[in-house]
Amino acid sequence: MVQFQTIEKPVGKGAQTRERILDIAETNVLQKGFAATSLDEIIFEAGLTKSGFFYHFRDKTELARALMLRFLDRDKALLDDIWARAEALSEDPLHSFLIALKLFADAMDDLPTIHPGCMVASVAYHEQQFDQGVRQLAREAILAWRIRIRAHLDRIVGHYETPADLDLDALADMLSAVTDGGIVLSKAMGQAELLGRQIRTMRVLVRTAFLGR
Amino acid sequence: MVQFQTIEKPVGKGAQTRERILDIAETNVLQKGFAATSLDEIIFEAGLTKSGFFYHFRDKTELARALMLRFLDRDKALLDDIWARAEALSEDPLHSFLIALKLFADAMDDLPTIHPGCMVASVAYHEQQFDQGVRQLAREAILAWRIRIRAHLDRIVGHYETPADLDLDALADMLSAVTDGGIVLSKAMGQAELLGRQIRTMRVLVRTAFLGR
DNA sequence: TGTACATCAGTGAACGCGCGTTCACTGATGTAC
DNA sequence: TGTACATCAGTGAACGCGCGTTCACTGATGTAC
Repeated sequence: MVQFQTIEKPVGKGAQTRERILDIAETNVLQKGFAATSLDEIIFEAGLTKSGFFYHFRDKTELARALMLRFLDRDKALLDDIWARAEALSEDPLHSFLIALKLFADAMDDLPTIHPGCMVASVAYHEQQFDQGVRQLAREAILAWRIRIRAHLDRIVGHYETPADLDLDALADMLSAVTDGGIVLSKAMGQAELLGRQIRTMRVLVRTAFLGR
Repeated sequence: MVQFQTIEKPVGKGAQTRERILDIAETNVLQKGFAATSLDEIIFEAGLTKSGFFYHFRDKTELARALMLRFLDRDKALLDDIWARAEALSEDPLHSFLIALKLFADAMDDLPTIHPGCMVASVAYHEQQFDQGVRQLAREAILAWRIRIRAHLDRIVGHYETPADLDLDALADMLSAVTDGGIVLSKAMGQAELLGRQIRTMRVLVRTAFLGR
């Protein structure tokens, strides 16, 4: 549910402008929602004219779709990166999972400002402003996390004693939930560190669930 | 972070209309955000004219303030109710806490539809659309939960062995985070039960943190 | 190498619609004497 | 009990501004022959 990673920068003048528009739009949408973000602001910040914007995007809806697609790419890249590093650091499934949670928490801390927010949460809170396709993309982002983490949890359960009433799919979803909720917490309180602390606390709870105190 | 409880209905024609406006506005704001909710829609649904609305609220900002104030009242009433019932059912601080989490999860399940969302999360995602006062109210809602739950956790820590690296303030905040995140999950996936499952999963994790498997 | 044409990446002006807000007015109910 | 006035809970019409969108046009770069 996070999107701050920089994938390779596009080349070509048009592609660069398009990316600049998306950067500005993302910041604004995460801060104030899609409806409250006017094209005028985006255009002004991008140093364009209105019709320059419409050269790159046929209408505001296409901007939303592009925003969500880009988010999904970055989200997946972050997930891949953290999980690869975690698996490299330990062969034990529980320990590599705990390492992944730590890496993820650290990544959240390293952001210079308060985490700008999550596109999925933003879409969830503005459902009917987006078309069917964008909402479907948000669902895919959540499912991608669930599937990957659930697979990891299954390996842990094979090696460690597990509380009988632990709902593994819900636990897999919990990283999304704690992240989105932690972002809300950080934004509302104006304290950037709250997000990382939420993820670390979840890590402690997961550890004790499988290892005991 | 929840606001579905019905406090006593106000009497008097004006107060009733005002409350009807707030009900409609709340539904709309939680569904699509404050900026995307037009006064025209609210007015139409309420069966009023535009100037009828402005008789009750000087401007749109005052509507936001009133929405948030009402939310805080209901939120506090729910918290009071659940905690009172939980404390009545067990004298042990850990068990009454686990009961409170269960009651809370059940309350979320009992909602006829997907939980409409949380005013605090909505404000967090639309910061600069609200004035200083409304953002302060959102902060107070989070603090109220933190303080109450933290006090309860302190009593548990006095009676039970506790993981040394458990961050108690973060754990207290976690109920807010998991609730807000669970709402996002439920809304995005279109599955009402995900919210309750998140809270129940948190309950299992808290139990194992203090009791072991 | 020069010319013709196509595509790229925009500009500038105009559009109509919906939004939040204002203002003068009104009919029903409540209160004082 | 009747009258005068005040307050409550609105109505109806008009306002100006900003928004997303369209359209005809343009100068720079790329490509074919």
